[in-house]
Amino acid sequence: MGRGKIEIKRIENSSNRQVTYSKRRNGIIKKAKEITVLCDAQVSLVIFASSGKMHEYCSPSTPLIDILDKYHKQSGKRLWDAKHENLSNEMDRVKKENDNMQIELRHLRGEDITSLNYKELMALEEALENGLTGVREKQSEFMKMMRTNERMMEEENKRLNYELYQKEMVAMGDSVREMDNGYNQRMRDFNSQMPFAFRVQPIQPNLQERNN
Amino acid sequence: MGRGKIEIKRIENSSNRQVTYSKRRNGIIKKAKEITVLCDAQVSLVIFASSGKMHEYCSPSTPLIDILDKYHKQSGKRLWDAKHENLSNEMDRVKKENDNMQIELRHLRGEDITSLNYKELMALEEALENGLTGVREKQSEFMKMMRTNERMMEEENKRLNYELYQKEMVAMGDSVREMDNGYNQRMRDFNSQMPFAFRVQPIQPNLQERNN
DNA sequence: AACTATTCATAAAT
DNA sequence: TATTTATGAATAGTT
Repeated sequence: MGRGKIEIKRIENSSNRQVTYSKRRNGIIKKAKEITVLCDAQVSLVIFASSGKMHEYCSPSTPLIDILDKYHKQSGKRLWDAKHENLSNEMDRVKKENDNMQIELRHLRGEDITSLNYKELMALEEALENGLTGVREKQSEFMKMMRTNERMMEEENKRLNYELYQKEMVAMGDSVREMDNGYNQRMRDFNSQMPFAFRVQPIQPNLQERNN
Repeated sequence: MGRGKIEIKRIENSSNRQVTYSKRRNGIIKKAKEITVLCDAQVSLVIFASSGKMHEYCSPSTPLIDILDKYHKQSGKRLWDAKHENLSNEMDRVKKENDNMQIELRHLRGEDITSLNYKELMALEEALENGLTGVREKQSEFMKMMRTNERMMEEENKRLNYELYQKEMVAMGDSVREMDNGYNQRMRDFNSQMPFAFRVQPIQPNLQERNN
């Protein structure tokens, strides 16, 4: 196409080369646009002149990055650095792990267990029972600790009251009967501030009934 | 160019579109090669057909990654920085989710519950109990199904045995007493092949003891 | 940059 | 799907 056939080899005349470059570059970009429209294709075209000047075409409503992403996936060639690649792999791994945990959690909540076979159900039951055992052991530890603490506080309280009783005896010379009343009053105030559960013996009825 | 002028708009006929696509794609790639040689240019061309199939051309001895690097520098567009950042954020999010699930799972298994307060322990207990309830419901469904199935098989068996009994009676004219022995022997064989749990009534003792 | 003779690309037919 | 062919498009060389 042109006034004569040309050989496809580097055009040595620099200005001719420059002219041909801009003509052909426009031609290619036009063709790229056309194939995009005619054939529903996605095109990414980047051209650098020998001068270093850049021209690009990218099919509309498809950012270059998306095209390169697809390129990346299909060609298997690593366009971006290893860092990205690692991150991407890690992402896949973590997401998979996530899914598995999600499923496990749902099963432990008794959801989505229709698909499980009997053996799996039994395993699940055992896991739940173990968990429950652990939790209840912890709870009973809690209770023991609290009861111990309560007893200690009670004794400390008695001791303090006694000290106070003695101090008041010495300081004011009041009657023994009146101090005793004061002690009882203080004990009543103290107990009324304790939550019910921490004062009464059978705290977790379930613990006793179910664990035997 | 061709047997007639065409309008530049999507070719609706799918097979025409496919043919045009491959012709024009070859055309563009040829042009790209030519401009590369003639004008000393660097070209990166990636084309995706609507089918998703990819073709590419990249000027020789200049990897796509280099071209994109130059593109990156010249256009100022950060092609994969944003992508990387997104991925990184997503990663953090997913990892956090992962950690939370891991903790929840460990708690449900009765591990690492030392740090929980009493209220959390109670909630955990409830979750485990709910899960257990669900699992046991499912198990009892299983049992019902199996028992039904067993009953059906038993009856079918009886029926088959009876048929056999009758057939043998007619065919051989043997004594009734001998046939009866044969029937009993067959039933014993049948039962001995069934797993214990599927034959005996109180299959899951836990189910009865704990759910009331 | 515009023109134009010529080659090239390709739409339609086979 | 590949080849052929008539025709429009692209462009090399010219102005």
